[in-house]
Amino acid sequence: MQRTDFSRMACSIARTLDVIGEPWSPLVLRDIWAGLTRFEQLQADLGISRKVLTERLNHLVEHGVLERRPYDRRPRYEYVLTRKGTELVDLLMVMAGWGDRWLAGEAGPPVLYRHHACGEVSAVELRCAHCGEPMRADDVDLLPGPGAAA
Amino acid sequence: MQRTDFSRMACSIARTLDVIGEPWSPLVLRDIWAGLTRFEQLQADLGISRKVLTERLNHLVEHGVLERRPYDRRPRYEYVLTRKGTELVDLLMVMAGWGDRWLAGEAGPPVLYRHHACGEVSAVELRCAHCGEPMRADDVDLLPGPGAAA
DNA sequence: GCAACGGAGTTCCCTCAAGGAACTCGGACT
DNA sequence: AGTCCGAGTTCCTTGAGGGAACTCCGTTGC
Repeated sequence: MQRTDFSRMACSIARTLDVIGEPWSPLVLRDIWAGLTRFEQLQADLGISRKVLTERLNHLVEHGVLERRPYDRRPRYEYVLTRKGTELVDLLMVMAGWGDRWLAGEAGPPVLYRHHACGEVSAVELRCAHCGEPMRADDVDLLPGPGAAA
Repeated sequence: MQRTDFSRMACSIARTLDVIGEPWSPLVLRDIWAGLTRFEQLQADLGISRKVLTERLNHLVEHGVLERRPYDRRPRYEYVLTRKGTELVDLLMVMAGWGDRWLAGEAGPPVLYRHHACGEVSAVELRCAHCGEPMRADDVDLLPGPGAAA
């Protein structure tokens, strides 16, 4: 059965989780995106263990998602998003969108997103890169791709 | 692993992680989406510990992402995506898209997505729900929303 | 009627990672 | 020459994940 084949294959979801699937990693990226780029800022804002924060930052730098960059002649560093990392933040926006729709409750969303192009507070929507129509989970069929494992 | 409780943070990303942030959860959803809906199927495909699989399935059912439904007169159950769960799979498609772009390497993507509307193999793209233009991480400003903590 | 079967968990033990507090290091400022 | 501050590192405790064995319960075969 094809279905079984698909699911056994090497999987881009699993690979992505290898990069940001560990606890805290997405929140670290969120904070860096929001402008908290230094070790002490991240530790204070997240309340994460310093040990784990060190591990996460190293992991993200190793995977090319963050860049560690000195900002002083003293040994002081800040972490900035690479192109690869910025595209991961797209994923965070989709995550935030789902949380806003399903988990925000009475109070409403904690953060709003204003789109530069139109100046409006808005949300992301998933569309097909080919035809531009909405493209959601039930709008697609899965097919084995070239990188499918045997 | 996830020892710190993310659910009370005033952040839709953290709250979403509280639902699917634990290890394995996204892969469980992926498999169920792909049609592996039963305990034994999931366990065999993922190689996950039965104990952890039980925990994850219960957690996802509690959060309304999955529904546990009998499919036999014997005590046999399958897990199906709710509306809430299907919208989470949108997130998985974005995750897969990032993995395809940045991690697939020479071999190319392991899975392709054919869009029902146009019939083409394609990928998701993030657009503004308001103006329809692309909406990526660097195309937005963050503003405090009504649900922001004091 | 009784035994074997198979799916769906449950129990138990072991290991390893997260939490947390204290400690280190090194350049700069006074 | 002493202190400060950012950026980690070390060490101990605790609890979550891995894995194998065990249980439960309707059904089917004899």
